[in-house]
Amino acid sequence: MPELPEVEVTRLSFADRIAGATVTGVRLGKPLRWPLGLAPQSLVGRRVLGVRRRGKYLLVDLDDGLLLWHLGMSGSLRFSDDRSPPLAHDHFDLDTTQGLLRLNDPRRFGAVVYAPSEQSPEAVKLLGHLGVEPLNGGFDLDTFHQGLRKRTTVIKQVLLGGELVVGVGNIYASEALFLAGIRPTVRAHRLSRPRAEKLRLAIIDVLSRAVAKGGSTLRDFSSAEGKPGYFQLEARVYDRAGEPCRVCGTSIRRIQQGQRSTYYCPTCQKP
DNA sequence: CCATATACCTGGCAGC
DNA sequence: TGCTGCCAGGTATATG
Repeated sequence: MPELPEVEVTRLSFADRIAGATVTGVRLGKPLRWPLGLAPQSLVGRRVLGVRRRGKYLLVDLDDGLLLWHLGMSGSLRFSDDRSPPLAHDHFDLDTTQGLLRLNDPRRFGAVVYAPSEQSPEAVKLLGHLGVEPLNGGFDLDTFHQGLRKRTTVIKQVLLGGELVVGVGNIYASEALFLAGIRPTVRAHRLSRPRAEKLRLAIIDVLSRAVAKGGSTLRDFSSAEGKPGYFQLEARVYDRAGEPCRVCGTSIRRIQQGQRSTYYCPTCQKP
């Protein structure tokens, strides 16, 4: 589910409502990817200052430390006054004076990790290597192109890696490369500056539009208010293998890269 | 250091 | 129906 747009849509759907709340209880379900890192009950009484996003992580700032939330492949959050008993895949509850923040994650690749501060080893281990945010105005061509020139890996893998720019996952990597007219198999260091610029703009464009559409709901994503996204209806290539390209009519192709599916139009996207 | 493979886990779906 | 195999939005870690 969750690439940058889905994580940002999630954040926007509950950040204002939880800000200022006091933690009243914590419940853990089955183990997630990583342990919380402190005794759950020690969070009780702390105040929630706000919610930020870094790449695909949500940072819930507390008056003492912060919680890093990652949605993995199948996670979604809900924030509401509904305190019904947890369902089978509800694996983390943060109860507060202003609502219950509940993580549902069938595959359990997600995590909630406590860190004393953003500079602490716990936080740096997860966030330290991340590249620039694409939607903050700090995603500049010079740095991006310089980074591409240092990598011989295929461009699709560089985008997924998140060390140059964060937030682009499997859906939006295929979509951005289509918009930029670049084959996913091109080696990063071979991209000219003009093509790097087309790609930079395509990434910003596709991620922004996806946030505006509420993200992509392929099977079960929804915001913390329970609303689905609609960007999947605008996908140009993702999950469209064998269907005609919306621009030129050529059959969309699916290939494997790094054990993941990649989709592209062999006519619109040049080697 | 670099590039690629593996591991984690559950559920949905196509095909038989 | 029920079984099997494949596929799925991520990423730290192991391996070559």
